[in-house]
Amino acid sequence: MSGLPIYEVIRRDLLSQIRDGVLRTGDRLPSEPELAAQFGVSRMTVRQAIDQLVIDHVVVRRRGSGTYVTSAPRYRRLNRLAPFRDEIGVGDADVRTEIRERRELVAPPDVAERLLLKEGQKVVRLVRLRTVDGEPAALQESWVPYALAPNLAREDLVEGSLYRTLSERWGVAVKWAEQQISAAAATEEQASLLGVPMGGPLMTIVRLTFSGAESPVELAHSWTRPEYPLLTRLDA
Amino acid sequence: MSGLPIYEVIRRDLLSQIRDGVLRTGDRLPSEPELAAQFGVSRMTVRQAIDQLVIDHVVVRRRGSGTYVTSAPRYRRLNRLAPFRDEIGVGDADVRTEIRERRELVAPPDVAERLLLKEGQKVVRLVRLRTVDGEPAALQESWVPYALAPNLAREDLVEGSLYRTLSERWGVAVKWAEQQISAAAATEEQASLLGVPMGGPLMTIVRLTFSGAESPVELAHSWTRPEYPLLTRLDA
DNA sequence: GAGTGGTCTAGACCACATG
DNA sequence: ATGTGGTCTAGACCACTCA
Repeated sequence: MSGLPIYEVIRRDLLSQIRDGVLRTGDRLPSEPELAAQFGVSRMTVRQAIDQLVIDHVVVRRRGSGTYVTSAPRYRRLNRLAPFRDEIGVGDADVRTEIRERRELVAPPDVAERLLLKEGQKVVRLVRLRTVDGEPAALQESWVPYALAPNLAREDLVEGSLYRTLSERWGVAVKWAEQQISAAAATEEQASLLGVPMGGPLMTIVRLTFSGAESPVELAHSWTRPEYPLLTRLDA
Repeated sequence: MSGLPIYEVIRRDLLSQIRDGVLRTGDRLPSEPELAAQFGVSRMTVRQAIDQLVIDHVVVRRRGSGTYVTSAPRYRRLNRLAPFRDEIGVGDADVRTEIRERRELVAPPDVAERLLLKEGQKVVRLVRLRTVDGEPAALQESWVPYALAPNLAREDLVEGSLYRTLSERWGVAVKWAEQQISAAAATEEQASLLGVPMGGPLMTIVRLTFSGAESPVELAHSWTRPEYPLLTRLDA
């Protein structure tokens, strides 16, 4: 059963009403006092639920008017860690993962440093090629501390997802990440794997993922074809 | 004076204490009841102030322990609209703006569409080259509806900043933006302006900036040298 | 066990948008 | 004029951390 705070229950209820089409784009939510009455809670608790939806841009508040369901679902899942399928924004296309390499090795110095490992400690290196409808879309190289997921190099991934695997097999939940986004020219190997001309432009991301406040879980480099831009939303 | 809500005053006070080094990285803030007493407000109001600092990753809360100043100032200003200097993350380097073009014209169809303009309506096109310590770093092409800022093509920008100019001259405050980030090969013109090889990789951003909920203020394309990566932070 | 943040209540007054 | 969200109060109990 629950254990969930009430505002979280309310948040999920509202979210599922939106996802299920009970509340549609542009619709006004019931007013805060109204929701408070419906759920039998105080208005501050309702506000707490709505606060979360506002942070995720699912709804917007308009003072004096009401709270409305946001128009653009494509901007909802951004600035958040998300499964590759959502990140690349291809909707219901056929997304597959092809593992090109998976092995244990002693961490190279630069990798060890960013993962806060000591010299000589091992890591698992994982290289995945992601395809969309059969066409290569992105290449991902991940480094995970061996101590965190000892059998990672010998086990299959849960649905191609490293984060799901870490969570379900080793109870390591990813909490946040920092990213550096840039561009680079495709190397010969990248070009052939991704089906782009050698020297052609690729989006690059270097990501360091954390579980707790200070413990890195994964260092990842990725190269993505430029026709899959990253969508972001910025607030003032 | 003010008109500012109390929690905003408290937020700014705490922020300036952190910026000024009164509260340093890793320090614990006074407890919420303590702050409430200091500022003579209720605890919920203090929490509202701290909520904002948490969203911006300036502090973290630890249940049962306290609220602490975050370690990494470099991840604070992200996922937010920020001046070019902050966005490119060069600290106190010498950032300059060179205007390469500034003129009024009838909006091209694709620009008109994204700015929600009718056929035949005018826009101001602004092309800026940004340099860091004298070296070219980024090229920015902006399209602004003529009706929004009639004299933009004939007036100087406030410190090279389009957003500051729009705000100070025409009272148009930028509220949020959506971005598409990708990569592209430098054209011959871009290559010569940015000092990179023709065909070399550049980070590209297409940004649509809004003032109110539905009114676009600017469509911008930018090309940035890859040695200035974009920093982002993602939450789970 | 004392202190912290997490949650929640049942009110209140205000500024603002809309009919 | 009415209803909306924005702000704020003065409490309360809880789960958790840490000495």
